[in-house]
Amino acid sequence: MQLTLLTLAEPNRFNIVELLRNGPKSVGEIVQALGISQPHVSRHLRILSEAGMVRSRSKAQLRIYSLEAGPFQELDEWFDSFSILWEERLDNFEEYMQDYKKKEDL
Amino acid sequence: MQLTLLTLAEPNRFNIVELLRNGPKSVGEIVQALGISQPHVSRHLRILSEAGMVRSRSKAQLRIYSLEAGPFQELDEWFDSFSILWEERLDNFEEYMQDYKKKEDL
DNA sequence: TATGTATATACACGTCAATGTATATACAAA
DNA sequence: TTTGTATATACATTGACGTGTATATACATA
Repeated sequence: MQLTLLTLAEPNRFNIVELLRNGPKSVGEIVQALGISQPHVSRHLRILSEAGMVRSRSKAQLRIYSLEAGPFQELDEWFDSFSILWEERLDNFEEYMQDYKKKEDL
Repeated sequence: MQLTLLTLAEPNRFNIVELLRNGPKSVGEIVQALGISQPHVSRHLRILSEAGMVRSRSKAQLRIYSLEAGPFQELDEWFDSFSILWEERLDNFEEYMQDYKKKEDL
């Protein structure tokens, strides 16, 4: 989870992920879409791959990259666990203050 | 979104966020829970605050920090948009290859 | 086999951000 | 008003990471 966040925090990798959400792409297509150098795209793809977020398949000289579900699903569930924040507009501040006063009374 | 990811990618801040999910905490309580120095906790809290992920309220010398929903909701929705990956176990590789062949035929 | 195309790796460099440490501020209580 | 407690800020240092660039590898085709 930590690794997924770290990997996504880099803007170019974030853009690659958003691009691949629309379907698989070859390295060359990604280079064109992002406008950064091919070696950098390959390097970012390697990092994404090591984080388990993409996989690649070979077709002749082409490498077709696509997203892997696991890390995305994991983070989706993690963020779901915060949904109480907006569903109940709750931060428990009042509750905290009451606990605090109780401790003071002891 | 970019900023939220960058902010969460730092392990100590990630831990602070997980801690605050259980409810508001004072700086001192966070220091105790994480076992890192107080200046560092304050600095990480400042970064979280500038990212709009936490707010603080004063009670005497205490600063009580709690989570803010916005950034979490935003990222939750972003990750939801990838749910097609695991709900359909789909990466569209076959589709890509067929498109590729069509282009070759031209 | 020679040439072109697609992709990956290696390496040196610069930058930014986390850390350690000292100190400042704010408030309370004696 | 002095002392203690809680928190914030300042600053120097170090290490990790993204970048630029050169080069290697893999494959196809002529």
